[in-house]
Amino acid sequence: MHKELAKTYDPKGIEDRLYHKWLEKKYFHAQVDHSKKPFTIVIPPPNITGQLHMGHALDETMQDILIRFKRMQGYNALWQPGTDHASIATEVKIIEKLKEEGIEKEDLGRDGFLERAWAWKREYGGRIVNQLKKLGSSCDWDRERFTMDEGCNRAVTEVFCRMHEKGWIYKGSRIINWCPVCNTSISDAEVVYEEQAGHLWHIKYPLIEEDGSVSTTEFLEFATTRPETMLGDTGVAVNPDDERYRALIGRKVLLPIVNREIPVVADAYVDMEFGTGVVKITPAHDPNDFEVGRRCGLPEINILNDDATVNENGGRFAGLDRYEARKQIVRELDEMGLLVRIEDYSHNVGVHDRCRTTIEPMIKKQWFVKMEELIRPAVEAVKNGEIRLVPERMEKVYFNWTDHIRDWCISRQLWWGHRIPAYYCADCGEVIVSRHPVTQCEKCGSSHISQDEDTLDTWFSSALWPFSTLGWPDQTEDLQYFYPTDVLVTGYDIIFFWVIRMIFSGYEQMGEKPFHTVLFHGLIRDAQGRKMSKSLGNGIDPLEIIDKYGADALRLTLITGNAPGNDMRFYYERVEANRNFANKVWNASRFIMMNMEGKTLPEAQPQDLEPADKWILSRLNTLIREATDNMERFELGIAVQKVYDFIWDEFCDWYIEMVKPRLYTADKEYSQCAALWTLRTVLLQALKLLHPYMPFVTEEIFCNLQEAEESIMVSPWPKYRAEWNFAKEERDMETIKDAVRGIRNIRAEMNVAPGKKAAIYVVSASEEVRNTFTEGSLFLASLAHASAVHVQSDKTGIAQDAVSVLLADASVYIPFAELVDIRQEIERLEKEKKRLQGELARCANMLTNEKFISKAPAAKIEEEQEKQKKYAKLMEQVENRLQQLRK
RNA sequence: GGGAUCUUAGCUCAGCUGGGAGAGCAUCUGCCUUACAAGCAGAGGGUCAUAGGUUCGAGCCCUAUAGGUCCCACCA
Repeated sequence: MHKELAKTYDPKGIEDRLYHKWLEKKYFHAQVDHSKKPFTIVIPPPNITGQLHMGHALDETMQDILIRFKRMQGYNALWQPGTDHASIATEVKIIEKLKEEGIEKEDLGRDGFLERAWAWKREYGGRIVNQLKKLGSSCDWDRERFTMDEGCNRAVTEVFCRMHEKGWIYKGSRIINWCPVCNTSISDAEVVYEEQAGHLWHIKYPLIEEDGSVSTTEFLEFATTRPETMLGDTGVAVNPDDERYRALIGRKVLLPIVNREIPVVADAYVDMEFGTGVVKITPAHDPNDFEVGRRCGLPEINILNDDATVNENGGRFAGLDRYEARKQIVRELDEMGLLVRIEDYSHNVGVHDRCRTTIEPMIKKQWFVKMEELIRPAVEAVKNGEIRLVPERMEKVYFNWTDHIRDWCISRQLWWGHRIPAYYCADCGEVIVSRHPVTQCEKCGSSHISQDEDTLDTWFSSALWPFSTLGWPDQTEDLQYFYPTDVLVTGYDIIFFWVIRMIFSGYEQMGEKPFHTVLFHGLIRDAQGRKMSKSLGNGIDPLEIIDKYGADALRLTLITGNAPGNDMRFYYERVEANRNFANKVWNASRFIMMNMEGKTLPEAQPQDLEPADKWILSRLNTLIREATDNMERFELGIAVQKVYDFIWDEFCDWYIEMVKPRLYTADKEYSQCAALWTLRTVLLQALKLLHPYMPFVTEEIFCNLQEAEESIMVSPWPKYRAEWNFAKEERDMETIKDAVRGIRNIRAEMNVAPGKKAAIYVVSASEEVRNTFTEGSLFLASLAHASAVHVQSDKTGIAQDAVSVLLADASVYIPFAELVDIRQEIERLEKEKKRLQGELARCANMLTNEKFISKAPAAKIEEEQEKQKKYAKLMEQVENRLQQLRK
């Protein structure tokens, strides 16, 4: 009945076919079912502008692993998918596209622009979703959401209004970060700092004498990195404790060029140690100066237009770009003799994380979220363990942010996004925040009402994602059943943007945490350790990798060889190695299927199982327990590494090789049947353990291997079984493996051709050991290239010059026809003796140490004693053998 | 300036609560053995950054130092 399987596993075609099957069968779909426990993950919604990159691939893979694992464990597993409107990123992209057509955003007007934006979303918004599918992501696509769909819009409006009613959202004039290219304010979290080589311009302003004349001898000198901001200077500050300037406080200086008299003020912000201890104050264009200005009552003069050109307050510099104005101002100051010197200076400049434009601090009226109280439950939750961050060290990053939190600027001067639900009355100035469109002023009755032009920060809507996607603000059944969700998987880079904001939003709106665990992963870097970026052109396209090696190989590569939260480098060699593993699994399965061909396979009787069968079952049992434990603890890489090692080393390289002779000889049908049953059983269980990591190849094999169940992804997760625990067989098999390894080792060392076989003699005084070897003699012969295996209690009939493999409880002799160089043999044994002496010394060292005996745990002492016994036995063997050979 | 993290085999990295150093790749040797050459068998290769300390015992815990990476703050 089994299909003819290809010799190498080719994921092409198979992956798409299986994914369609899963979709058709609705395996990904979850709905409320009170007989099952829910397990929920909400996807970090990728931007609709996005193309799948390695970061997504890692993120999605981890989530898919957890979801598939929990689904198999019997949970009602929901992976809630969706996409983010990504206000700035999308708007920028659309503007670019319009530019190609020669259209400016303003030409279209707000409505026209939004029409284009939606069209764009319809065209490209699904691209990333389709790419996620290529990875095998088992999202419930029936529930796909968008941060600007109707439900999310309602949630956003509701939250805005609620928080406004509470007084936690307010509009105020503050200094904000302005991006002159994107033409919008941005939050502090969106500003990144870049070290830039710049200059420090040392400038002096002349003091105004008591009589009102300008001093030609007295100046206040200071330095600035942005000379053009002098146009907006409204003061000069010194430290109140600074003896040098104390007398000048309250006096005035003349602001050159502008010819404005500005006061010398005192503020503790000024560092006496730095420079001259004098700072020019530009309240409208520097956050610190803003604070000083407010404290000292200085006027705020905005000198810049939104595009960072100088405005009318800059007098004759009006219209110039900020950098051009800088040049001219410096030149003029120099000509006036007020430029003291120019110093090279490297400093950090704030740039917009999206477009890398140097941000300009400006005073603007913006909407803010008051953070002080909002953040409290979010801090508490992580402190008391209600929300766990994995790895734990991320807590420090988290608290570092919450401890220094500032109010969140949420308004953006963009069109693509959630428009702020605030309305202004043109007649009486009333501000109305409302859940519904307002057309008439509730105070004066005027109908001259206009809505706030601004939209909200993208993260405002994504902060609500864990509950807005489940139906909130309605109290839906889904919401009650699936909320709080379980695990959030994301990169540590958006902990501030998103994770914290979801947590406080969850507590504030739902009165409950959004998830109990946050699982962080690192960044994927290129082979040189550099960040993958467009500008470097070093990005590796996951889709290309999938195309070439298969999604399974990619998934395994992203998950292994990396500690939680650490960055990882991406190597093609590793993908290749994992592709090879998929092929290995494929071929092991092919082998088993070929051997089952045409056989009906009854459940094996326990008495028919041979030691090798019991050994592999027992090992599988341990694997099931350990891998499951690791996965419960989110140690995904460790878990799959164990499965990998089990399948490749223990199952393929040992067990399959051990049973081959049984499969090829038909004389003992019950034994063959037991072997086949064990092969199939172990493979099926191992495939299940592997399935969350490599969903495609495991499903393909599973379906070929048996017909009872239609999919591995909805089959039950393996359970530890007491009846599969065979401690004795595990020990025995290790002994035989040691013997085989020893024999192979010697043969390799002696350059014995594999085809050249020799009888081997196993000698042991212990009947139990002899039985073990007798039972295993069939495979022992094939694994050790033996023509025959003789098991006996003494050395009768064994040639004196046979090569020996000495074990603790047995010795194996291989008499080769040719004369073996006895001198060489003695040398080998001497080496072994030396090693054993070392081991014995180490044991003795510990065991004769009174402090060790009195302080070490009993189990450890016993372990060492066991080792000592074993080594002593081996030593005895080696010495006896040496004695014989020397005769 | 504050903090995190790393330094383990030639390369890239694992190493869970302290109890005899591991993997993949690379290298070398031998094998097309009827599942797999994307494979099998074997081998070589590490004073676990340095210096102290705690401990019966340290790659793991503590302190300091050096170097790398990153985050936060952003003093003009």
